[in-house]
Amino acid sequence: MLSSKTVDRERMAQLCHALSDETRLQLLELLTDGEQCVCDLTDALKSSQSRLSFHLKTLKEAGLLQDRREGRWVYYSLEPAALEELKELLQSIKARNRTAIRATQRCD
Amino acid sequence: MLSSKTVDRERMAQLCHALSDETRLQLLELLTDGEQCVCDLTDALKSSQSRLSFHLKTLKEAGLLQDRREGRWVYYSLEPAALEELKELLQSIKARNRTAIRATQRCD
DNA sequence: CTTACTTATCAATATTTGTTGATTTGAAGA
DNA sequence: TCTTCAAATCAACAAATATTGATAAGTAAG
Repeated sequence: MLSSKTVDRERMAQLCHALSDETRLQLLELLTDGEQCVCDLTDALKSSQSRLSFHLKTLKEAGLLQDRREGRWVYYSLEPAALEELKELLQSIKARNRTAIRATQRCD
Repeated sequence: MLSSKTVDRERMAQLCHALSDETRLQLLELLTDGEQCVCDLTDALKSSQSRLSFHLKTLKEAGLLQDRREGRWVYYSLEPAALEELKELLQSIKARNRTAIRATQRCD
């Protein structure tokens, strides 16, 4: 059996990994202005298509983005629930900390 | 001049990178019970000293942990302000998103 | 059907990150 | 001082991630 703590940890690592790269954070920032197609994003970041495709995939697999095809174009947009999810995971660490017995242990 | 957005992005990437590894998340969880020395952590995680030393350093450099030497031992503890900082960075992305003009652009 | 256009995928390579075992540093006690 | 113990650092290696350029897949239009 896999404890829920383990699952949370795995999920948290996945979310944080997706957010640990400056290019990906820039993509998220651009998408806060609303959904955009890949060609707009490559223009904005002056970056190659395949490179952004890779990062967009990483963000999408972490649940941070949605995509939608419309004709030739694929539009990406934020999935704000994932940011909320991370906030809650952070909160759960903080909450644990607040209630922890702060017994200062010694090793001697 | 470096925009504050760039700085935030760098900082956010650093924090998220530190939190993107399951071993490091486990260390944080252990430390929610209060400060612990490295030997306790190696016992708990059944992991080598140099391996944990590496991960503890990563967490400390991201500002997520403090350390304190006491005789032969070094005690690590959480720095909850860093978790709060990340929550705020997340919040700022979400806030931007909420107020964004959601004009659906077309590429044609 | 052919061409052009947008995006995804792939293989090769480069770069970054993590692990291991050995050594070093620093503190305490004999 | 010499020894022991805890932790940090280092060098060598392994594994994971990212980048690049080329190709493939999907769509639309002539």
